Amino acid sequence: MLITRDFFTRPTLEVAKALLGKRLIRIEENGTRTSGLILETEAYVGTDDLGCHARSGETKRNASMWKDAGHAYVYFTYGMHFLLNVVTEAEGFPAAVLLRSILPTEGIERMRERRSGKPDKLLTDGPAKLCQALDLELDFDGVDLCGPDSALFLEGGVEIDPKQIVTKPRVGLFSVPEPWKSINWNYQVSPNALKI
DNA sequence: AGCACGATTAACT
DNA sequence: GTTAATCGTGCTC
Repeated sequence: MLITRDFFTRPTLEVAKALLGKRLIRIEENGTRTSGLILETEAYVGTDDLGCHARSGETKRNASMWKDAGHAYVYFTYGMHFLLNVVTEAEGFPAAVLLRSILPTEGIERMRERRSGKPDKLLTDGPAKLCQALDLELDFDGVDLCGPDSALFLEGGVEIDPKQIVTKPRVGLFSVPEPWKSINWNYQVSPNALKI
């Protein structure tokens, strides 16, 4: 089932938690599918959040954060990496959920190719790694993830017991002032939850 | 115009 | 554990 816009038009922390276990799907022009279950997310909320790119106002780079919920915000960082976010909340309010890790479920061969033969465990266990595995670059910035023909979208995946969700401070915010640096807006599926 | 640094990763000691 | 890679952005001069 395609996840529709109303799912994303909610408080960002709620969406960040609800995205755990959902399926992220990428369909290439030749029809090849690659997908995975979301294991880790992070919330970035508004201009007051000093860890959020929206803190300095709207620019060409971060403009997608102001879009209506359910669009992608993809940006380039560290001179070499792309990171994928899902825009949340009302249009005009800049907020998004960063997808930090997925569990590959489809197209693993294709991911291995794009990740230059890295061990399976390392294919999509980081925000820039999953973008590389799914071939997501700047051309996906601003695309609607809720459209019927989108090359990138989300579906219902597996149910995650709220007890299996671990919260931590967001990663990589070294020079961000408190409380934003330490606030627990990183959400992860406990490693135990998906072991069969 | 110059500079410090980033929502990271991979390679190396 | 440490560090190079690599460049756009935002802040200071």
